[in-house]
Amino acid sequence: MALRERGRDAVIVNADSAQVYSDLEVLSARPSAEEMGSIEHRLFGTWDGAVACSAADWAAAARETITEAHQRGAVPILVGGTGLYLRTLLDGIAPIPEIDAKVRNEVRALAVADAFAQLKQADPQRAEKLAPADSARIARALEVVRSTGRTLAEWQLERSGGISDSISLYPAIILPKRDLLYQRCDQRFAAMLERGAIDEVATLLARNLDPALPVMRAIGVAEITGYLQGQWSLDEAQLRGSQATRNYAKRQYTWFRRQPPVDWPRTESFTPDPATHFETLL
RNA sequence: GCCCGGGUAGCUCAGUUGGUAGAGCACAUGACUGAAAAUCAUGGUGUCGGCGGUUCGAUUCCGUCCCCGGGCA
Repeated sequence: MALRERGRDAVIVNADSAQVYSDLEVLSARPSAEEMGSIEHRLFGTWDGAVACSAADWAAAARETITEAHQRGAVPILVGGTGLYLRTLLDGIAPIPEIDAKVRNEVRALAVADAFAQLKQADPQRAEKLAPADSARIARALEVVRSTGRTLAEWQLERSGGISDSISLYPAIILPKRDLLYQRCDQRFAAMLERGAIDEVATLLARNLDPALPVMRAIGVAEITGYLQGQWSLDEAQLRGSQATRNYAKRQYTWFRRQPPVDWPRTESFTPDPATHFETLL
């Protein structure tokens, strides 16, 4: 559309950790075919829900997509709200090898308290920095020492794969007013229910995937599952889904307000004017 | 009208054998190095329904009134 008329092609590259899964079209608010129009979109619905996409997996794919776009003179536009994904792409990440599947399963089967106790032995330095209830980080730290024989801190002395030094970045962070943000969250989840989110979850459940997989943890899956299994009403599912969306939006807001460099421009507008931010690129 | 059960944080509730009260959720703020739409941290003054009484002291006991729910008429 407007982007096209300027002369250079744009490629929209997804940077959202839920929109990467093909199973989550409605529930991740993935753009529809009409919305995509003739603009090229990449990394939307690319992963099958049975496969977990890590920050490093996504960053590698994004790097490739961006390189390819540059080679043909197109302008890649990263869109999405997963801060860790963007950070990994731009700044790189510690080159930790793949974790042994057996180690991973064992670690994740532990109760947090046990995992924390074991981490104190295996990597006291990391344990010191973590809250005893921080299950995700405790499990990660533990599986890294166990599987690689080196601690997280040792690995993190090095970072690789970042592209920020080799590209020109024009960032724009959207930080809407809180009341408007929450209104949008409510509208968004209601719209998902109208557009087939219930069928989508029913189809997903029929796959019988591991409940720990990222697809299964997307906002709305648990809330709608409760409705489908008769645990609560549709109204209740909607309330819970709206609430979960708001909670997530706040976490995302805090990340983008605090984590990126201070010189990245912030705006309150939900729909920043492309001319302001991208005119020079296209 | 009578009987029973309730009225405590924005919501759902716990509790105080009388010394003015606490959980979960919400909300706010923050952290964030490989499943991040994940995971976690910090933050609790509220006429303890109103009014009176007893008491050194009442949210707690007594009386009375109001409101909600259920039952009986």
